Amino acid sequence: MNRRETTKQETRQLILTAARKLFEKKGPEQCTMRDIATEAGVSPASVVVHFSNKTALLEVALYEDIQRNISQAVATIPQEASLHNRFLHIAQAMYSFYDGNRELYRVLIRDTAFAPEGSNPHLSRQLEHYLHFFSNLIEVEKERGTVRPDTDAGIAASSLFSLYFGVLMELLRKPDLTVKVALEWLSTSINQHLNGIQTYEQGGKVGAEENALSDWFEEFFIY
Amino acid sequence: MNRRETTKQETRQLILTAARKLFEKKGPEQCTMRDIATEAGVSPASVVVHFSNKTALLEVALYEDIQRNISQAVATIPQEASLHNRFLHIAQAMYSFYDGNRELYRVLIRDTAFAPEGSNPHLSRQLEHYLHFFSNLIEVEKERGTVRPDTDAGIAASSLFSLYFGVLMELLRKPDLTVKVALEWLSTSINQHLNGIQTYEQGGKVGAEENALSDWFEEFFIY
DNA sequence: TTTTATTGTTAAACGTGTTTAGTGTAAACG
DNA sequence: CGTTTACACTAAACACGTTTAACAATAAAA
Repeated sequence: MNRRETTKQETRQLILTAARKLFEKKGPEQCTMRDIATEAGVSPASVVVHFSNKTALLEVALYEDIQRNISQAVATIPQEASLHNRFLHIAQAMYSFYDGNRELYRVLIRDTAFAPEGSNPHLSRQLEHYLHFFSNLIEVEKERGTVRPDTDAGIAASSLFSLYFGVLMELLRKPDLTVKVALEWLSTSINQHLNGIQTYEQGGKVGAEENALSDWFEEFFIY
Repeated sequence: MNRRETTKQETRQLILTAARKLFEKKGPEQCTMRDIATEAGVSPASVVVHFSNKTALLEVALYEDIQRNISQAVATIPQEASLHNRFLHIAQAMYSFYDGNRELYRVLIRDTAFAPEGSNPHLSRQLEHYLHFFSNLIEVEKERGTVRPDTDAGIAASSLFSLYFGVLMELLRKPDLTVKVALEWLSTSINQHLNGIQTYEQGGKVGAEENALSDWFEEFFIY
């Protein structure tokens, strides 16, 4: 590596270290780019050269910690547990993690989850990776016979994530909501998705509607 | 009403009209407070006096249109249709509505959905109202016997909303995703939630786990 | 009517994310 | 080794949301 390249990576690290410190200490909205630049001993413009904007800096500064947390949670999944408990194991780890600095992760997720496709390469890749992972979990259960074979595992994984994400939003928005209450909420929600809420009386109807919009509904798209 | 009060309401309307026009035309991020102030014929400071910040202005400028759209969708729910199709009817109306200006509503929902509790009074109230409405729909189905009596209708309504919201996020983030594909996705997702994805072999197990974290899981909270 | 208080409005300024137009130095080249 | 090129870095400026301090006009009080 060049001398130029090495010093470049050094200042990059200086900025990242300063950013992590100040983001966590003062919160991402209270801490300015100038603060970070000063703490890192570089010019504000330099921060923008290395990380194209504040949100990108926030993402890069935090995604490794998040990654580490998910990995550890996945590594400690109780293998013999039910699908429900395995999902909740991950959720518990993540909610507790975010609970350590709700304001920080509220801003990160806000600026990240609604950014147009293509920004947030790091977090997007993580999400995609773990959706795959959950999808595989479900596929395995299909083979084991505990999940119905006609289930679209990809959509099931996305759905479970949506339920997780919905409760996470509440957690990050409402200071009074505890992690425990959030998890109880999510637990019920996941159980509903795994077992359904409708009665089985209709018999064959279950699964018939799945994967196809009703005729009545198709009308909307014929124009 | 005072003369002071009337002129105040007049300028408020001037600002709102200007804001609606420019937000829709140039997009909420491209159009500046100064633009809106100029269009309305007032000073930028005046805009902030009437609407405490840009996001609040965006919310007030748009919530009535949204409200109108939901109301109309709810009013045209096919009464005899299944729970699934009734939900999808609403979703279809809302997705199509947002599809008319994705950028606009992407920014609105981003700045609104993740704001701390208390901001966004208008949209929060709407959401709460319709969650109640859906909750009631489910309660009625419980009485009819198509939904299991042990179902927590409030959580079911929230869950269905989370599924709706998850797909909406994708729609607003990804320009290439069509409303039709989004609705097909949501349709499958909702079907999963209504009917479950697990097999029924476990029999009594269904519902046993519901509303209670497993013993294994309780351990986390004993410290 | 005169005086005082209230308040809708604003010009000017501020804070902060980002851009621009260099500047100097390390690498590449002859 | 001297010259040219590439580029990491920066000072200064810009853009825009928001705040401040003051003004002018109306309402309330005397």
